[in-house]
Amino acid sequence: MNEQSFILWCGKVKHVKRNRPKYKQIIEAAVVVIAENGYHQAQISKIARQAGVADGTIYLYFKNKEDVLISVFREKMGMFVQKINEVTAGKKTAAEKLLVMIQNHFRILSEDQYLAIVTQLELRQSNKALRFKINEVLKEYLEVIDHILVFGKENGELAADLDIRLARQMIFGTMDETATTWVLNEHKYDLVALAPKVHELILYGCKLKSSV
Amino acid sequence: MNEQSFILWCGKVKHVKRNRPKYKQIIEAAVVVIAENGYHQAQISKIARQAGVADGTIYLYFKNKEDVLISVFREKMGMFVQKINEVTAGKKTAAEKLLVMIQNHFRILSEDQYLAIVTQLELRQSNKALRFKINEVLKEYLEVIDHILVFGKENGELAADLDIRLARQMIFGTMDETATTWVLNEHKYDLVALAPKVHELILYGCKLKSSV
Amino acid sequence: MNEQSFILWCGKVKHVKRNRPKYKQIIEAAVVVIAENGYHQAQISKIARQAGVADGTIYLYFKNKEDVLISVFREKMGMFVQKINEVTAGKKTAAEKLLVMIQNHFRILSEDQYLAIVTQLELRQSNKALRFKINEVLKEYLEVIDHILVFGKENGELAADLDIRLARQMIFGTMDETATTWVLNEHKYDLVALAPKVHELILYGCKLKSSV
Amino acid sequence: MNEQSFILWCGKVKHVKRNRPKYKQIIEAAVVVIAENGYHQAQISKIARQAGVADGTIYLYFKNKEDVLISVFREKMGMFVQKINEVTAGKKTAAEKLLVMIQNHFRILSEDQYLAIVTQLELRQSNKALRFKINEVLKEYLEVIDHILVFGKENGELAADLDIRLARQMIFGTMDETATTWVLNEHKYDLVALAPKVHELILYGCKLKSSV
DNA sequence: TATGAATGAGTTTTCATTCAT
DNA sequence: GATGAATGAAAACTCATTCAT
Repeated sequence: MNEQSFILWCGKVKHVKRNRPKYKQIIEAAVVVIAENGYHQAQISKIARQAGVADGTIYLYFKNKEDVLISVFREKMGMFVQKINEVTAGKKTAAEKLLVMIQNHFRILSEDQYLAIVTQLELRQSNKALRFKINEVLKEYLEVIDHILVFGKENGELAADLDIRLARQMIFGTMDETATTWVLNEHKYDLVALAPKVHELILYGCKLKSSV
Repeated sequence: MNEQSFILWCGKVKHVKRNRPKYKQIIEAAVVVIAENGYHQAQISKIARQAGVADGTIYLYFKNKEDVLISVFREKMGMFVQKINEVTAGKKTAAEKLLVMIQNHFRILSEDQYLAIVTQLELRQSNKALRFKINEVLKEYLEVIDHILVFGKENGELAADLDIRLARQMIFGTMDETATTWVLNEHKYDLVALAPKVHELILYGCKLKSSV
Repeated sequence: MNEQSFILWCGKVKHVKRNRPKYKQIIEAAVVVIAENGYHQAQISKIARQAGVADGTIYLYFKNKEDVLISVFREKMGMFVQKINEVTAGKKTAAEKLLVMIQNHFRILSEDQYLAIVTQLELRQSNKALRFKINEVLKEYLEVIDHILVFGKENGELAADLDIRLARQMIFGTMDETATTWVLNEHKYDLVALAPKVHELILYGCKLKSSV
Repeated sequence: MNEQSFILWCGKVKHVKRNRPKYKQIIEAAVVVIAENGYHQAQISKIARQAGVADGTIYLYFKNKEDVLISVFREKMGMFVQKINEVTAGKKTAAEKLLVMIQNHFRILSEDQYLAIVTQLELRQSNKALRFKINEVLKEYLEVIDHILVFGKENGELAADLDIRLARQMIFGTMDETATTWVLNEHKYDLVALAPKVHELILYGCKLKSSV
């Protein structure tokens, strides 16, 4: 087997594995186990039992435990990015795009509270190496925000001197902190209902009156 | 000894350990070890060696390993809160208070890069129990922000309809995300220099032009 | 599967570990290690090495170290009770039953000197919790003695006013003290040969002459 | 200093130490701490605190922890032997001597329930080396029993063919087992009241009727 | 493919003892 | 004599991963 066909073969195998039923079965089991037991109590044996497979079977679909956890994040975050891309594409202004982004970000977490616990609390307990890989996945999301901001600047909607990176950090930081606080408060209030006010804060800040 | 002096005496005993030189020595050693090795590789034996004491000595000053880690956070965050309180007290407007808060938040992290790594990355890998305790310490800081926002609303500087909790989440989320990104970028740029722009973002948001 | 077969199946699962070869292998290794090194020097790693398995394997068969030690006692004492029940059943009088009981008690210890050291000396160094559980196992043995005494009283062989509990304490206390002294004397003499005299002491005491 | 005067000096020091108030203070503290916390939880620091001295002070009076524990046993058992010797000396027959011995053995334990717990349960958890030394102290007591039995044989009161060693094992084993059972039953009944029946069992055994 | 029994490395914490004051 | 702060050795248990079936 030459190098190229090896790569093709790997790619094929990888692709095939991700579409086989047990792959998704294990991913979903991992989300449940992590949400119910916490990151540090999510042993491979528990995930296997939840997925209804043997421990060893997990190693037919994933390289190791870290690979399972990254895959959980990749699959779920992929869904996030896809959804956000979809809903923002349908809007004409940056302001509208940002609003539906915030709304949908909050809605996805509200609708899958296991996912909310896993992304906002549990996966952050992972070690530096894992979190580095998680950050790479996150970049795709951050780029979606960047695109909206550039779009807003280009059409004159947003300030020409807006620092894209800092603005993106404010937007993501605010959404993330808001979501985390909501999870820590055990989902006691309606997260989606906060979207308009968060949107306003992002667009106008704390509205220093003298500046108007 | 009357009752009052007895209580005073007890209070003194309670705090005497925290004032003995080895207490601070161990705290500082823990910061270095965690920053250099990562949270999960910060064994008690490494901290003891770094502090120049025997393993057992740590247990004369701390109940257990978790107590060491919480104390690291409590001591350092206490310093944060004290410093921020000091510098904001000297300012007359909420806008000025927020600016010096952001500047000093960033400055403390810039001046102790070990501390920056520990608070922005490593301590977040702790388990739920430890993070719960860390959150309690964090509350003090969040209250400082709340006080500034209330002050700004009361003197008419900030919008009367400003949602304090959300605004605080935006402010803390933005500073935190900005600091974390800076640490992940290995301190490649000047964090303190970003303070004015972060301040502007917080006060005026992304400055949607149509709103002006 | 109906309810009954489910229960049978569960029962089987429950006991299946005890019947697998490694279970007995570990029990026997524990007896050897405790006898040769003493209770406090019987580390799990030594027992594993003696049994020819990995440390972790012990935890597939036993909940923890205490479980290993209790199981050693349960398995060995079970053998005791079964043997004593067997040999006493074949005898017609209480006197004969007591004699074969004493003989077999001493014989079992004589034939497995590791077991003798473990039961007479080492397991008594265990902590209160473990000794409480050991006592529960011991109760079965004490009940065998009680049955013989009741049998003897009912057929008129033994004094009608005999206090069963005290008599049982005398019998067990005497056998136990005799066996312990023999172990402390490093098995220098023939323990089984003492059985007739112990039997006589139990039946007639020190034979105060004036009482005849 | 020559060898002899060194020995004399040591002897003197030893003697002097045993009579100094802190020596007894530490012994009594050890009994309390062992009874209340159990053998394995009786740390030197707890004994020191109970005795009202510093940890280091214990090492001025005792060689090491084992020495403290042996001394506890020696002092208390010495009291036992002295008392038993006293009360048996006043009796004319072996039967009477045995009765008062049993009565006083049980009485001493009844009157100091801490001591009962320590001698019947806790000190038996000690390791082989310590128990070997405890056995040496015990020998004095066993010799008292032997003397009574020899006395009884010599004056024709007891059977001429009585095996002294076995009889002593029966007597001590019976008393010990009875006392231990009583402690395990949490002193629910009157131990001293059992003395006459224990005495009877020892003298006449289970009274096999056919033998009369 | 799938299984699951077996492996074995790695770390916190306790506490008897010492010794400078 | 008395103190008590400091020492440092020692062991149970977990769980990701493998591999014979």
